[in-house]
Amino acid sequence: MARTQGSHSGITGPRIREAALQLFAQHGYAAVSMRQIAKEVGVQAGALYNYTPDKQSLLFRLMESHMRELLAAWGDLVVEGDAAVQLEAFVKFHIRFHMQRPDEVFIAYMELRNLNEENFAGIEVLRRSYEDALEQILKDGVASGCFRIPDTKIATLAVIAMLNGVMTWYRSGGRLSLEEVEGVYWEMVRNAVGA
Amino acid sequence: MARTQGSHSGITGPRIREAALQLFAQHGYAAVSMRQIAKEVGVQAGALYNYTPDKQSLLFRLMESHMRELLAAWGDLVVEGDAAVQLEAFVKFHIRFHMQRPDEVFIAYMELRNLNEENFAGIEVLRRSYEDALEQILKDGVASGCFRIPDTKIATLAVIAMLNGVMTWYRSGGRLSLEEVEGVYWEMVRNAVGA
DNA sequence: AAGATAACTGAACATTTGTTCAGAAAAAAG
DNA sequence: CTTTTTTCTGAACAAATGTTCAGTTATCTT
Repeated sequence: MARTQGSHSGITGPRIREAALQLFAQHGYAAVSMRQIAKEVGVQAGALYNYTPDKQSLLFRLMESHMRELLAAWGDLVVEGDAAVQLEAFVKFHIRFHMQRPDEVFIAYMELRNLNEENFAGIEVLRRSYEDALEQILKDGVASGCFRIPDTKIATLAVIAMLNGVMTWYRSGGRLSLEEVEGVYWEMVRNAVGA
Repeated sequence: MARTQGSHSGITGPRIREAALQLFAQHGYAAVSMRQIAKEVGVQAGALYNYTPDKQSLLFRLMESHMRELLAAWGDLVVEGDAAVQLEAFVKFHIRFHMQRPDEVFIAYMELRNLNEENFAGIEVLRRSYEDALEQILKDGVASGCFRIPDTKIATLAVIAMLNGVMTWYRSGGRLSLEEVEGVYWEMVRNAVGA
């Protein structure tokens, strides 16, 4: 037999990405085979190559689209107010956005070393762009006397690292609601930047 | 030919661990083959099995000894003073210790999912133990009115996540010295806990 | 209904994987 | 020097890897 009933490109493509996303996040890119992905989709391994030129591209596209969505979502969120208000918005946006996409986040931060040189450079540009958005807020806050920060570059990375920490332990349905988590982290960040 | 000149158990064992450490950190456990490790040591793949029962144990032992050294080093550091003094000591100890072992740290936080169930549980116990040490300081600080923290459990994880962030960007010989980095992070942590 | 196209199978490919083991050679012991 | 022990080689194993492709079938077009 060959083509199965109900097979369709418009549905198989997304399902492949979903399966790859989940499996990469759970076991790691290198530990997941194309056959495992295919099995999850309910298809033979060869069929995957109608949707991706190779395994590497599968990973890269997942990471790239995630980073682009992140930047686009933050870009859409126009915030009026001083640096403190903007920082609060950033903190809560970051936590909320990332908690809605645990698998994508995990991959974006763990599988960088499995990208080839060219793809790695592409993702780094996007990531840098996101970090710059936060650093600009911190710089504005320092300039306006709103924040007291010894080093905005370090503070940028420290804040993002701290916020990303939430992904390692938060399970929705846990002790705290998303709003409470946002609040707790915002308070810690606010203190950390001296606002 | 078989046994080569100058071959010795006392020297090959550590070299295998060093090679595995460096390669696992650079490319990831799943992406590194036993033959690559052997090549780095200058030996055939079969020889590795005189020193480890299998690849999994190689990873586990690296992680386990790192966690035990971490706990032992913190245990040896007796700190006299209130919660703020102890927290400062912890922050600076954590940064210094981890910066001296970038590869071990990377593996300990990235390769957990490549441990089998039993080994994973073993490492988790050790990690929890380290987190508890920090949380105890935070609890003491809250009890004595030294810190203002909404949730010591979250704060513990947030502080560790923030400190671990330094490993992702710091290169020795960079813009800041180790002492300066310690100082910057300590100030941010001090603010974050309201001290 | 007939033909064209798109989607998938199933087998095959060359490599690479972790691991085992008989045998060889160096080192240590006598 | 001779024997024993330790340490390693080199080949082999079955299984798994990413990828290709000729052929088969469902779906779409006319």
